[in-house]
Amino acid sequence: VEAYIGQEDLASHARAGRTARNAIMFGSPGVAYVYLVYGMHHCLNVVTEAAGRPAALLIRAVEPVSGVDAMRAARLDATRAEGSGRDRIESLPVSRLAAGPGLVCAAFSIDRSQNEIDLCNPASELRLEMATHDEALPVATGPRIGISYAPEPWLSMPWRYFVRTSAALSVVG
DNA sequence: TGAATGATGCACT
DNA sequence: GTGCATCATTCAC
Repeated sequence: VEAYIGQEDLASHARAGRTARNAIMFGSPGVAYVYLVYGMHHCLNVVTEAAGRPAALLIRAVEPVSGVDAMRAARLDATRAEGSGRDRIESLPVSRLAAGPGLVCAAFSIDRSQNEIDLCNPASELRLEMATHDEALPVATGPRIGISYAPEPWLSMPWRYFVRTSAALSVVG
């Protein structure tokens, strides 16, 4: 995940103030902020701060632990590739099924129709749930990915959090 | 109304 | 490591 915090964070969509696209970031926490990036990939964020302070957590990658077949089917459904492109997805290792922010949305069939959804409502089609079990994971931090347009200190802020040992990382930490 | 630009992913070298 | 697909959003006319 990557954290984007406040209008002062010059890597954040909220850097230029409130707009039609990022208005969700200024709203209530626990809500999904889904946007289209590079004209073709969707990215899922969770709004994290109290209303009025724009902040969100970008879900950059997911390590599948169940629902693998459904995720692979969703990846196939999302791609416009044909032939060998589809074969490649068919043979993709489980750890790579959602190893990128755009791939997370493809694997979970998330698009802007899930924007603004309440992730804390158990009745929501897309929601956050408590883990059934917990385990200690080696979490490391580093600079955020794909924000070369941002000036220092934002470019180097260690606001990317990742499980060091995971094979599902979008970019090797 | 138009031009620039991405919180990417994939093929190819 | 380089190049490209592809378009919503933003801001400048």
